This record gives sequence, C-alpha cells and structure tokens, in this order.
Amino acid sequence: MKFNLSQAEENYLKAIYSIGIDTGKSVNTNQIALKMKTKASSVTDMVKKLSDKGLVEHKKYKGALVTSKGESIAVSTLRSHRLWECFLVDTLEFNWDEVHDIAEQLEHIKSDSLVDRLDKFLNFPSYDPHGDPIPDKNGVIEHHKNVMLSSVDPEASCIVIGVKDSSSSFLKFLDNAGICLGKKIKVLTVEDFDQSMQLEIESKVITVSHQISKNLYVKK
Amino acid sequence: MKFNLSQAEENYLKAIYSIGIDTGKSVNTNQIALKMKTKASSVTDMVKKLSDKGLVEHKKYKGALVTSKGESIAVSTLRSHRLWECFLVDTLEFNWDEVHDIAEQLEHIKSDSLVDRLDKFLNFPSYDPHGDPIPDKNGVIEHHKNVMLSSVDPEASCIVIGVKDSSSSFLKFLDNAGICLGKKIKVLTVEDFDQSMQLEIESKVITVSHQISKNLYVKK
DNA sequence: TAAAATTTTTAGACAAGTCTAAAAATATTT
DNA sequence: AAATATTTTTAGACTTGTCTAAAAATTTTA
Repeated sequence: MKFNLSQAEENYLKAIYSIGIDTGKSVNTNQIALKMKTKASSVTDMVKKLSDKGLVEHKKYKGALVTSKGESIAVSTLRSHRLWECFLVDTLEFNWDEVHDIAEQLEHIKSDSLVDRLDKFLNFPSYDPHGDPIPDKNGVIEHHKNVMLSSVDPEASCIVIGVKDSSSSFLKFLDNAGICLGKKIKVLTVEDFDQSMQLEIESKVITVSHQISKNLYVKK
Repeated sequence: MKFNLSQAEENYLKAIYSIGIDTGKSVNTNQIALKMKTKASSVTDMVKKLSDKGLVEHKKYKGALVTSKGESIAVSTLRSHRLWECFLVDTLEFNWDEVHDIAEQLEHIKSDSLVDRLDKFLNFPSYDPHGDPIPDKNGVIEHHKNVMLSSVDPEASCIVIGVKDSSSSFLKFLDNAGICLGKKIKVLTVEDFDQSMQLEIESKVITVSHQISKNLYVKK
C-alpha cells in the first residue's frame, strides 16, 4: 500500500514513535496531546485515523504504539528532519538554535529522491547539529545511550554529545555558556539541595541547574 | 499588517499574478480555474477571500488583479520557487524536468531568512534552470521579452533562453531533441499548413510542431 | 435586441483537523 | 469497595478548501 500522509499525520506518528522510544511503554493520549500542543480529543480522533490505516496499534483507554509500518514512516520523517537540519547549519550557515522550526516544515516535502540526494550532498552525515543520530536510507537508526550530564559523578569528566531539548532558548543558553557538541566538561560538585552542578569548562567554572544538566547527553 | 497565508492562498496569488502579467488584463475566474486545476466556484470563494485581505482587486463578473501587496507576495513566492529550482538542479543534480513539483512544495516554507541564505549560497543566480528570471530580495524582477521561436523567420538564427512550459514531458522532449538553454537554433523553413518548423541544431535538422515552437523563448 | 450560450456566483454539502463540553472508563484515595 | 479524581472518548460544532447543481449575470449570435 502507498502511504500519502498529511503533515498532521506524519507529525503525530513522529510524536508517538519518539515518546514510545523514550518510555518503552504504550503512549497515552495526554502525553501525545502535550507533545503535539493540542487537546486530548483531537488526539483520540487522529489516533483512530492512524489506527484505521494500520500505522498505530491502539486499545481504547490504553494508549497507542506505532506498528512497523508506522515506525518506518516516523523514522523516515526523522531522517528527513535531521538531514535538513544539517543542510541548514552546514550549508546555509544557520546557527543550531534557528533550524528546528524550518526543518519541521522541510521534513514534509514529498519526493522520492530529494532526501537521498540531500544525504549524498551532505556526505552522509551520522548526526544532526544537535547530536541526534540520522537514520540511514533503510531506516536503520542508532539510539542514544541516554547518559545525561545530570548522572555524572563529581570529579568525573565527560564530552557533550547531544541535547535533549532543541529549543532556541536552551541552545542560546548553551552558546553563552560556551557549551557545544564535543566540548569537555568536568563535574566539580553537585549540590544536594537542588542538584545544581558546578562545572569546569576550558578552565572556566560555571554553575548550571538540574534543568540544564538533565538535557545534555554526554559520554565518558 | 503581517500576512501569514496558506499554501492555497499563495498558489492562487501566484496564478492570478502570472496570468495578469501574461495577458496584461483583468484575470477571469475560468482562467484561474484552468491554471489551478480546480472549479470556477472554488475560484470565486478564494478570490473573495483574497479580496477581503486586500491582496486582489475583484469586481463581480469582471475578473481579478493582484494589488501591490498581493503582487509582492506573489513575486516573493516566485523568487522562492525559482531559487529552490536552482538548488535542486545545480546543487542536488536533479534534471531540469524533475524539479517543478518539488519546488512547488518548497516555495511555501515559511522562514524570514531561508530564501535569502539560499540565494547567497547559490551566488545570487539571475535565472532558474528553465530560463525564468529570479526576482531579487526587493522583489525587482526582469520580465521576459516574450519572443517565441514560433515568431522567428525562416533563415534567421536565435538562441534558446527559456521554456514557457515546465512540464516534465516537454522538457524530456527537448532533452531528446538536443535543445537546452543557450543552444543556437537556425530556422530553415516554416510549413504554411500547420506552422511546423524545420530547425538546424548543431548541423542536425529536425522538425518541430507549432506546439513546441510557441513554448520556447529565444533571443536574436 | 431578443434568444441562446457562456461565465460567474450562490447555496448547500463534504472531508480534514481542530475545539469545547459532557459522558464513559479507569485510576486513586479513603 | 465505594467515593473521588483523572483520563479518555464521544458528540456536536467550527474553519479551510473543495465540490455539484442551480441561479444570476454577461456575452454572443441570429
């Protein structure tokens, strides 16, 4: 069957897929509504529609999960989104905090070969500007190991490999703090009271809230 | 006032603008319906909507014309479309017959700076792959002189500078006939009966119908 | 210039996607 | 386990853009 989905359908699939990946469980109507910034009743309608098309599995009152067909569409939308982000940053020289909303539109362009040609032009990148892995042509995607800066022990060092939140405000904060992908961070102390962290970055010391540290992916 | 138009609205504006440029007269409902591949009643509805927004001037039963606000939106959509076509052909190496439909989607991406950055990346091209002039950042656009191959006299030579029809089938025909932008064509004879032309192109002689010759822009 | 043909508009309907308000089901608390 | 709270679904409405069919206006023809 040939799927020609609306942007709305693709966005819902992406949301259900990514919440499912994050939580590993069936995805609730309210979780989807929150992510899609819409009302639960709208979600119910759309989930029913996607379910009728065989793209999600839904049990009334029990949440939804993407089927394998749904997953492959969601992954291909993610691939498109992330490749466009690479293009916007690497080729058009946008800053990493400017590209999310534009890529959100570009990801829905329908063409058999556009994304693959873009992939080739960009020399088959593995990660987007926010450190998210880019699925290959066949939908194979490497998943983040989900190690957050907030879980790093005092005295330990790590390298920033990604951001969980791609909002402009968060990314601008990181720019100002001198934090970007690949940067080495040493955790000096963690405050018991609010889990704020003292960090050493290139011999400068800064303090960040838990809100910040739990949105940064790092590796040892 | 800030205009945030739907893709449908932008497409109608583009259609009304370009038919208006071609004919120099008020644009009829049926002409728009033909171009938009829709019904006259749908056109009436949309024209009313655009008129309410001050983007077209409409007198009942007498056709429509874009206002200056409408024109500037139409021109900026054209600019976007043509720059994306350049990108698709020059950067992603699509053939010129593959890009129209994709650019038709890309032209509607909403971003303050995307098109200008694309323009810069492409080194401010003046013409798209079909020879159509690209409006500059301020909406200034050079118009074709509308000299068609069909109006060239026998024994005269000319250079192909554009195509009026950007359909894949026409462009594929041109590829097969060895006709591309910049190619020199000598008109040998014009048939009285059906206005078909004998052409000499790089010492090869071919015959083309009036349908073909009236869709090729040329210069002396 | 009256009749016929064509064009345009109106009226009413439909699909997609959203919303609010209320009902139904499930989960939590006591 | 009953009462309460929360979540989810249903019902009905609205918007955008489309359509068909019929009415109104305009243009063409005789």
